[in-house]
Amino acid sequence: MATTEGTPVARKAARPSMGDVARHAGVSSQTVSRVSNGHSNVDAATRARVIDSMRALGYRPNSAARALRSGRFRTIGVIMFTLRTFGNMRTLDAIATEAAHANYSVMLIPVVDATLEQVSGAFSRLSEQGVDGVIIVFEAHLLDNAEFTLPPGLPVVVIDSNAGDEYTVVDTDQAEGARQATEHLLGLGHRQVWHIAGPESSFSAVHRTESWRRTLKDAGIEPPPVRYGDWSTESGHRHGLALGGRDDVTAIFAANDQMALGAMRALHELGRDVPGDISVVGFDDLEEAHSFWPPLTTIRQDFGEVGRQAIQQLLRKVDDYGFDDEDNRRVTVPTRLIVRESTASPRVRS
Amino acid sequence: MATTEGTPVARKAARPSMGDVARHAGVSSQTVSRVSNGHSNVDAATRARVIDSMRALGYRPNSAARALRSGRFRTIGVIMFTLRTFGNMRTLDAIATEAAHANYSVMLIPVVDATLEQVSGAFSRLSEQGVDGVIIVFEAHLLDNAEFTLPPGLPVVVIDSNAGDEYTVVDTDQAEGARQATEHLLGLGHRQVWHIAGPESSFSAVHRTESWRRTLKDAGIEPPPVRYGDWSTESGHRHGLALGGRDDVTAIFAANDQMALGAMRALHELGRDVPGDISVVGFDDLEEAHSFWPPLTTIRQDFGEVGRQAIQQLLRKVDDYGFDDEDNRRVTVPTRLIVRESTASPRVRS
DNA sequence: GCGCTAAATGTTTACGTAAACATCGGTGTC
DNA sequence: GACACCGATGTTTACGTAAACATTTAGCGC
Repeated sequence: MATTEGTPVARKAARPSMGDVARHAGVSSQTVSRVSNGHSNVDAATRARVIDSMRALGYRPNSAARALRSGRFRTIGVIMFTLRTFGNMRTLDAIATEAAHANYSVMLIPVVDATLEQVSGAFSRLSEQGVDGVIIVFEAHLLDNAEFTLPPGLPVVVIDSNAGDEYTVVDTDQAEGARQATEHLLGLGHRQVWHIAGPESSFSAVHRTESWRRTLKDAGIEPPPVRYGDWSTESGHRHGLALGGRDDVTAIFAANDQMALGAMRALHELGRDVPGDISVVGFDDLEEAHSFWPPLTTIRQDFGEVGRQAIQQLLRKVDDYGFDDEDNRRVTVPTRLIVRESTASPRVRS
Repeated sequence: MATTEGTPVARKAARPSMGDVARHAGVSSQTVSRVSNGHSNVDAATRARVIDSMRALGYRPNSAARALRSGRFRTIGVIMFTLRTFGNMRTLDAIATEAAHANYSVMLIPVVDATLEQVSGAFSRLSEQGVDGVIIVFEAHLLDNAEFTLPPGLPVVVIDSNAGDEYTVVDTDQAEGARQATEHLLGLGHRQVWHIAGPESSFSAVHRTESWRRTLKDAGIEPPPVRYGDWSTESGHRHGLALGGRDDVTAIFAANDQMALGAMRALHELGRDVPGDISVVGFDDLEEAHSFWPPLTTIRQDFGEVGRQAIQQLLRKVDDYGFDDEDNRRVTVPTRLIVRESTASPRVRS
């Protein structure tokens, strides 16, 4: 039968290579390479001819061959613990956008849970896939664990952690944000500020808590016990119920907007007025925060700037490769207090 | 000076190649390749020796060389219009996780805005970086535009659109969700359901709107004019103010949770009780929706399942490559009504 | 023990690119 | 006018892997 011999059914036409373009344009493949990489030492007429041939043949450089030859992938890896937080999503967005500007692609490596195998798996997958550098977005005390190591010589930037001098770190100025929140409440006349903290395993949470404590102490106030949540609205709700039941509580600083939201729901349920009875400040400035009821006073993080800085720092390292490798910096991105309607001066006690 | 000659400062040790491992283990590099790829025809003792050598030398396969040789990258590209929506983030999370299970990496290509150049840029970046297939998460009417084309022969799965038979499409069952929302409100005794729709440029929005309209008609009710929003809380707020000012409005179905949130804020501002005066239903089931005030009745989308299905469909195509290429399916993921406290039977008119 | 088969392993080659080196005119210098 | 130089282009080679083919060895039937 005719069908059993000859070409397999509709095999895809082989992608044209440099050689094909070179033949079509009547030049050597090296000249095509030079045009492809934008080298200057090609005659204008030749360049035009080569470009025409590329168009005609639909030539696309083969990234694998290019990477094999040049050792550069034009790709950066991003390791994230979760894509489920607003902050990470925004950061990723900024990273991807900024990387695209620099003509880099982003390879996303999720870490489903924070077990060692998972993290190690992410690293090995990373080092097998080709990347020129890595941005790690997670709590970096895991990095201190000696059980796994990053591929040596791979530039790394860490976001959102307190990793030491071994890495370049980019982070929101957690301390400044917590201070702004606390001072805002004190400035309104509150005598005490309660704090719903993030989990102790989170460095950003710890930084916020420490800064809240310090701000109170600097104002001559003895900080009340910290109430630890887990970032969820549910934990905010739980602490909101507890705090709302006491009439010595007039101001709450929650370490993120979700917990602030949960706390406000609890206060509503208890019939307490926000901000009449109790003021609430969040942290993050979620998209929705201005539509919470009441609209939430909060600390805005500039996630976009964090992502941009991370890429810039990383590409600096990638370009300096093998040289200057020890120049690790700490980049801090400022926060901003956004005053809405969940905060007010405390009602004068009758 | 001594430093001007000799080796450059601390040049990174070259990564070991198969040849190095082969020499170390006393076998040929081809045997190393066989071990590396898990082929069966290697003696157990030899395999063990090779694996030891790999460990000893810290061998990692070079993905560029592997891709060059085999034509497979073990990478899939994801093109997204925005990472700023809850749904896309969740979908991306699921895609990345599922891909990792199948030992694929995910290359993220953001499209900053929906201009043709942007989209074309994303495609060309994609075809230059090596990917075995693509998942496109955006409104696919752009795909109908002839100005750009996907690299021919590249398997594609489209999420969240009504692309035609040329692509495999995975999507939430928008129609079912809108019907569930509308029927829930009718079932509570409301005589009319108003709709705050998503933008007309969004297919999922259009599907929800159409299904809402059909459900009302099927119940013998003439649908009121559609109020178009843009997914933002702000637009929900605007329509909420308008609808809340009329006393013939008792039930609102918003096409996403953000708009529902905005609408509820408007109703609060107008002094209308939710759900006493007006019931509100959203769509998506945001993480925070159960902590809105009141907790929001909404339609839960299973973004995780959408992502999983997309990967499965795509990998099926990748594996079938060049064969069976025309087998495009439409996979629909069911929704679920989550009843909370923003809906109730209408108050009996006095 | 001969020839056969199959399993284990080795050898050769090509994938597409870009660096390194080679060549070839033309130009300016003395 | 001989020579050095430079810019444009061509030629050769190596990157690390895996497919295709070649070789060796052991086991087995008769």
